[in-house]
Amino acid sequence: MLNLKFIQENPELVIAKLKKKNFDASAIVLQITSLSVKKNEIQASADNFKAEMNKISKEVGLLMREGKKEEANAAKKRTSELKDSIKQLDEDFAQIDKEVFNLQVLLPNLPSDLVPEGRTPEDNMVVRSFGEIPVLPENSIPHWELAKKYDIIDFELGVKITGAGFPVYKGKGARIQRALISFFLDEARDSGYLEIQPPLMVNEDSGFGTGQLPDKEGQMYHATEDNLYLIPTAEVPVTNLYRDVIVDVKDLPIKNTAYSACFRREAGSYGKDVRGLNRLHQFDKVEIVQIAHPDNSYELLDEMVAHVAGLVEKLELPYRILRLCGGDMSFTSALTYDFEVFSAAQEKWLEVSSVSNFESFQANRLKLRFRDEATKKTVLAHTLNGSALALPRILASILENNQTPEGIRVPKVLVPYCGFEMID
RNA sequence: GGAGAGAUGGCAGAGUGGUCGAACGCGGCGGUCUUGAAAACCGUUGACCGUGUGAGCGGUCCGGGGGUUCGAAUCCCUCUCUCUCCGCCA
Repeated sequence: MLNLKFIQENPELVIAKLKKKNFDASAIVLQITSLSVKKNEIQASADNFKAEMNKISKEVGLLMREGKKEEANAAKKRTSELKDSIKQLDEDFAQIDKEVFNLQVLLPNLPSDLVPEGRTPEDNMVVRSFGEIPVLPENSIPHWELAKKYDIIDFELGVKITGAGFPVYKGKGARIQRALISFFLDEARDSGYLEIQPPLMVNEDSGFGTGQLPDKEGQMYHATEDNLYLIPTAEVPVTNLYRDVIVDVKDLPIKNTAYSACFRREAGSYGKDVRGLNRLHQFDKVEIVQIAHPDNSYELLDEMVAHVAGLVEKLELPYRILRLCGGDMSFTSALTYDFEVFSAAQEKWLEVSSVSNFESFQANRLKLRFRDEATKKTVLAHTLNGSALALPRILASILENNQTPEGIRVPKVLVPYCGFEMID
């Protein structure tokens, strides 16, 4: 959520910047600024009436104590009129305040100046490519067939007990999942992240805090009986740890990591994109989250990108890093780098990580602040997060890229975690 | 699931209709003392909105919402949440 004062003071800038996200904000911004003027006028007169009311109440109290009942009753007479005015003004204020808020949440985050122009994924900017695209042996097959061949992932069994998009991992399939999780968490810890094990369900306030609610309500599984949501990513609980908190500036940056299962309804997805491990309703992911000082949040974003790059390189997977264009960015992000690994048998790039700086967009919803040492005022912190990493597509490309006639070779770095070198 | 208790500032915890935004304590910050630190002592210490160049001024907030009253942390209604005991149970 953009800061209201900022919108009021920089309406043209907001409109201009959101153009890059292909979002025409002019009507909303205009409404917000004109409603805000009205809102302030209402508050000014309501505050005046309230001040008068408070004064009278105090006087009545004093007169009563002195036993001057007549005078007290005379003073009371003025109040009923004031009360009505106050009530009316408070109602008007609440109404207009809500209108402003409802408009405010419609505005996406402003893209950073680094964000390239563009509308579609084709317009994303490749900022780095790494590794050779492997040449696969004859008769190589996509990961869903490999999974069946070596009996490590059973998609049909998942359909039976739950539904499509809920695979069952078996034997070495289950073990390599566990290995990847441990590997990612250890790497994060080595980079200074504190490991968190968060709840997998969150309440409405948390959903709002990180921006899933109200707009993306349909993408989360909702346990209506208790009004809780299954998390789509550990970003939600881990970032919400700091909701309504004024953190100590000395503690910044705060670096947390968490493994969690992630649940996504993926309403609207279809076709070859959902084949095998490409898109699931439940998957595993290790997330990294930072709470940062605005002065260095972009340096920290680069640091996070470097961390993720290190992971993919250690797994010996060819990858590229994209800087997302305005049209392909999420609602809440100011700058996003996507990581894609090459899936050799499918012959396509698969997104395995998304690393973003949200600047103060989430923090404004979360009321996550720190106190500026010079001015002594509270300032919104910056929040950042990234997948480090999401498992399914990583596993898909490991399976496909490392297939040999003898079986699937496990990346060296994972062998100590797995306890085996080949899936065969 | 049954019964009861409770929700107050960063924490702990008073306050049951009128100078209460809220005592005391802890913590934090500043100072005295000290070579330095600790201890001790003194002082200070909530958030948000509006307004003003600023000092300031005004307003709101004692879990959420509503009500009674000239006046509510305090009384009434309602919702939510937490804790304790019993039952069930990984």
